[in-house]
Amino acid sequence: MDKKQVSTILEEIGTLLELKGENFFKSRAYERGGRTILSLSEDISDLVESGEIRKIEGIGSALADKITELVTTGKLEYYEKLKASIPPGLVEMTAIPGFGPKKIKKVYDALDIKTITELEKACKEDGLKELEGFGKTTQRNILQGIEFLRKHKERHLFHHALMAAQPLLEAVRNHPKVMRAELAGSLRRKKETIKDIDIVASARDKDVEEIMHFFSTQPGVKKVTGKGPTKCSVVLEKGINADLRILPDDKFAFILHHFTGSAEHNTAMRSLAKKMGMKVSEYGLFKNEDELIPCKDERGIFAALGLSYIPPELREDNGEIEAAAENNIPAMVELADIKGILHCHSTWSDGANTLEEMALATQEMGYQYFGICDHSEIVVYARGMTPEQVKEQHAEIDELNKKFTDFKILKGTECDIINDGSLDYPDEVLATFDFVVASVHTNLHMSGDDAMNRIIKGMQNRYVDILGHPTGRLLSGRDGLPLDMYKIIDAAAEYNVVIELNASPHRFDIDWRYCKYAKEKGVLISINPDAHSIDGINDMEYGIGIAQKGWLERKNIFNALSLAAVETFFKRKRA
DNA sequence: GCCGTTTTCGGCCCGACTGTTTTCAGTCG
Repeated sequence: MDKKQVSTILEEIGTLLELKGENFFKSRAYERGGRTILSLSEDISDLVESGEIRKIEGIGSALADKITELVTTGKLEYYEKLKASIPPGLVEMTAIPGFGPKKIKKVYDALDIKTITELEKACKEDGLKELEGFGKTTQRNILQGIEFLRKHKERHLFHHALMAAQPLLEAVRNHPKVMRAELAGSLRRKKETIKDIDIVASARDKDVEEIMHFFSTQPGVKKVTGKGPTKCSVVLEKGINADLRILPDDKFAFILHHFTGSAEHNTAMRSLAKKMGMKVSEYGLFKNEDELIPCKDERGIFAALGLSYIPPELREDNGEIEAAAENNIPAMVELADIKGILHCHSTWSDGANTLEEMALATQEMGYQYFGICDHSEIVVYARGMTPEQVKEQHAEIDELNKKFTDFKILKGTECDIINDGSLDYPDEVLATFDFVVASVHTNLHMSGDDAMNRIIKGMQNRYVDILGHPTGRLLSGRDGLPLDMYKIIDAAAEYNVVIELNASPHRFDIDWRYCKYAKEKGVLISINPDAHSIDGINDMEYGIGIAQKGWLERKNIFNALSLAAVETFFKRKRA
């Protein structure tokens, strides 16, 4: 059992305990433990075996025993019993906004309501009114919450949210009475999916109302859902909620930090402040109860707490506070570090632009090389290429390359790893390419073991240079293969395979949560746009954001290497 | 359940909002 699974179970135990009405701090200890496990860089089995697991902050003897049982046996009796004692519908109810564990427990205990459907029926029949603390409004809110949940269960893709947010931010920023304005929330942290848009701004008190009105009448605003002295909430036509918060400029750093989050990062920051005899909130950093420590920007807040600056991408309570305390925040990779573009498609398979158009566009953007990777034969729906077509394409590439100086098209393929782990082209065809990206597009509902064997066998082929979008997931609604990514990374290290970070906002695969581990194992990550058109090459920027979230530096990125260096890698790999 | 240069017991992050109440519990970010 890997870190991710252990972590998920611990967090679920936390939720279940809350629903049981257990001590809040006990349930929080499990939730915290789950997050801690996920953020560890060491191998979980090693930690269990050596007993080091007990020395980790937040893991005491009870959690250590349970983690040990999970890792060594793959099961946990305590969890199984706990889960069996609580109807699964109650866990689902925790997603209803405004309806938390205490209320869920009350409704379950008093009325034996076990599912969202039963809850909905009871509210419609005014059946909760005799319970203490439940009135007409609460019932109406629950019904609205259920409706909201059904409509909005999907989060928004990063690029969709960003495109909706940018004009709003620009408008607010350009308002003459706005002093400073920034994006906050998960968008600023560059998370792969976004729940709502947060914008924070500063202005004089007397101008706030005017700015709020300006914000709520922007094009694209469909409905105003809330307006208070510091906050205005709207729903955009695309169905995304957007909040604007405004405070005086001396509070700007504090609201920006607070509303950037994450919630977990903020909790850890407040905990640290408290240990140092201070207090931090969206209204300021205070010592001696209520003495404000002025901070003109976020850097000042971190500095006052003895921390170096933590970029928003890292604020996930994933070790960033400890690193900042030791002045160890890495210099993350930037778009300017990238030397070449690998894994793109052309009209030879399912791309929209010709090979020449794609290559010229890449050259114009200032890159040294362009690796074309059209689909292999089995992906029929994407017009996968026959070996005969591959030969023709290679002839075209040879002709085009004669025209370039200081730029080269590399002959690549996105070759499918089929069900049994073999590749879609035989070795003698693979040998004709400069490099091979191997990935999965079919049969993504395999069991864990079969999926693992498929990918690892694929990586063992000496012609495979890069494992493309490892799980095959789509963020808008397909889970992809259930892989133990830690083991995949171990295998990549063993077989000297680069792992792709697919920069398409529909994929972002490998997930950023595993990048730190890859970094430690010395596995290089290639940030690839998987572009199906010239415009798709710009997805690189999104991929860079995800790489930053994964703590990756230039030296961890394969395509930050020069043309000569990547060609040497490819040649040595197959020799 | 975790943890300890105030503590091995008694704390554990902060503030706003809401709905239900006459002072507060529950929820959220």
